[in-house]
Amino acid sequence: MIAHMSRPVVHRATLDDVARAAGVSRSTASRVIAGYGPASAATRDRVVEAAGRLGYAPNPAARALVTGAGFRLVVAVIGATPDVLHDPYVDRVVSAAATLCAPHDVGVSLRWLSLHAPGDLDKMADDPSVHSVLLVNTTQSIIDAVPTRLLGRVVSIGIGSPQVPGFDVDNGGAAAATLAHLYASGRRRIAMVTGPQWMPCTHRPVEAYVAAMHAAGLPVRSVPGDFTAASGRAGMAEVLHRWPDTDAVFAGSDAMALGALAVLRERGIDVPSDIAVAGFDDVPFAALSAPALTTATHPVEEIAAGAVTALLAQSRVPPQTAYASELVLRESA
Amino acid sequence: MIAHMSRPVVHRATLDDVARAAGVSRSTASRVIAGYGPASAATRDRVVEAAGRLGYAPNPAARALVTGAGFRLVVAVIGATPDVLHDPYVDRVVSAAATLCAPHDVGVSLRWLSLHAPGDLDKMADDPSVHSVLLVNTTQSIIDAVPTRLLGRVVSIGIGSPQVPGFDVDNGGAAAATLAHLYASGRRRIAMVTGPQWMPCTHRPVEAYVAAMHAAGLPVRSVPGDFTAASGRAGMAEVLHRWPDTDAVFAGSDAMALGALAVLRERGIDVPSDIAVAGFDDVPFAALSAPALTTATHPVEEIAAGAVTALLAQSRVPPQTAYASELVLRESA
DNA sequence: ACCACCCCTGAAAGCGCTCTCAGAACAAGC
DNA sequence: GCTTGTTCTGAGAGCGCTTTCAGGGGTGGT
Repeated sequence: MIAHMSRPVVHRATLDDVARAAGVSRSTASRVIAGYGPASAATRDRVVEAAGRLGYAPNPAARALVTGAGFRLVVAVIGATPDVLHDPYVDRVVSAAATLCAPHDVGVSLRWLSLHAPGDLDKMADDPSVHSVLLVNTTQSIIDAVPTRLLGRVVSIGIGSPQVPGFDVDNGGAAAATLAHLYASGRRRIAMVTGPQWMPCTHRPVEAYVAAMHAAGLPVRSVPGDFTAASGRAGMAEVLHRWPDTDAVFAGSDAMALGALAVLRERGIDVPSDIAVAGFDDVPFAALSAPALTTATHPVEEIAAGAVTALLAQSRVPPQTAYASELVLRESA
Repeated sequence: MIAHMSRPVVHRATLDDVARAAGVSRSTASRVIAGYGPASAATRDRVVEAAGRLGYAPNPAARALVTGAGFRLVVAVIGATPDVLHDPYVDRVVSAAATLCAPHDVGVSLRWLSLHAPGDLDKMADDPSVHSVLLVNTTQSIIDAVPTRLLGRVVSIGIGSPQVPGFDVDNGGAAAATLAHLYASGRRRIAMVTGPQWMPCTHRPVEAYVAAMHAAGLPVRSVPGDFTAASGRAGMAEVLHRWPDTDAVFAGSDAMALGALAVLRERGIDVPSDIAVAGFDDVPFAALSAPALTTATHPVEEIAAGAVTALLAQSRVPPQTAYASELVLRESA
């Protein structure tokens, strides 16, 4: 409960104080501070000077009340269960958003959005405290169900649409580069442990993989995972079982790659001489595994910054922005 | 800029609507909704019913404006440089806070607090948009410099004080348990790679280490680190150089332990037969390293939940709350 | 000198809510 | 019946800001 919170009274300069100090009316002061209507240069200067001298800062609550604008950016993470909120990837997005929003007096909220509850988006759209919404891991059907009154203040980290701009790493390019490296280093029986089907970010890498295999006349050996280390273990085991002669594995995430590495280690299969392993994300620990993981970077903070900036500025941006990924060559491939 | 944001007009039930529907005055409606003054049972029921029927929810901006309460919880991370904000640990705290605050219409902001700029705390104290402050990694001098008008709405993750409640993992206990395990498994030349001196959370584990060594009549072999993997590598190298006969290393963080593991691997020193390694935090990848890391858990989300709950409820809590850590035995020790 | 016109400015009306204060309604006591 | 006391309720005054609207004071044209 926010209300009934005692707070010591420190007199904070109000717009009236500024107006009085500058010898103008409140309306005029407001006009120059918020910068909309006309004002003569002299008046403007006087007001700005007075505001500076008094250390004036607008009261966000009052402003929000009258403009009807909100003061919270909600990060809505789509997933099957609320567990998605514990993902380190989500943590990074939230932290980046919270850092960028702070100077604007905008706070960040984190919410889980069920795949089957698009009504939650309506609630957010109607909530006067919500400034804008940042969709994470959204699907096509959810993006299509975004209420009209939310358009213009919602973006997506992942896929986008003409209405809802998307910001994402160049998934396809990263996968292609990784695969090219694997091929160039002589691998010819390359398997892939993919992300979950329902996640759109899984599609591009898989397409890139299939395309690369077809182009080189190699067989497709694909096994589904869910980005977790456990699924990486399971995926690796399945690959080994179905195609024992595999000589390289491309995992859709570093966590899965690390899980694969563990299985390989347990079975005494040498990496990279027997099987090469490549991941995706370049998490901090990728450099510390044994052997150190070859992987493509995922500039999460940059992507989040792009998305948040678009939201804060309410600027028009292209339907999809791709951020370059860089292949980091280490020992595993 | 929050202002000037066009927003489609959807009529949202206001307190006046509820009052009218219930056939009472706005004051009465407010009284029962916010739950302060007296009200007859019948009136109360009518208002509650009307509010429910109309789907009424108070406008946080209006409420904040009149009560003077803020709607942002700011997570202030203390550190030498703004880089501390990129720490995965901080990410987890922020995410947990953002999740817990969301239902209360409170947003989270993340800010860096320089060790030498206590004035920033004054700014927060005077900012009408800040509801409360969550200090992370704070030092004694900063905690002592917290402005009086902020007391009651500031807590710390880490050390606390009678005025500023602290929430932290039982650092000392975790260290003692780890050391006891090392000793019980026959290790007698145990070194420690500590956290940075200026961070209070470094003290307890070091004290526990020194105490354990003294109690067992063993020599103290301590080397400073800064919680990063790089410092773990450097620390391990130094330990090996100064005390070649070391048979166990206790690192103040998993990242450092993983760095140590890498050095040991490079030098062909077997873990755990030659040297045992134990970490602290139980990060996700601790289970995936080779060998899998023995480490003590650090319930960050729980701790953050305790701190945020105290802040949101404005409740009186003990000066210091310790959260139990559990030793997870894996292969490295 | 007069009018039209434009640029600036200030008065005032709220935004939705909380909370004080005075009055209404009723019960009890004499 | 009248006073005293006790609940409960409603009128109203803002919180600090934006924004409409009407008017004031110049300038230029005739």
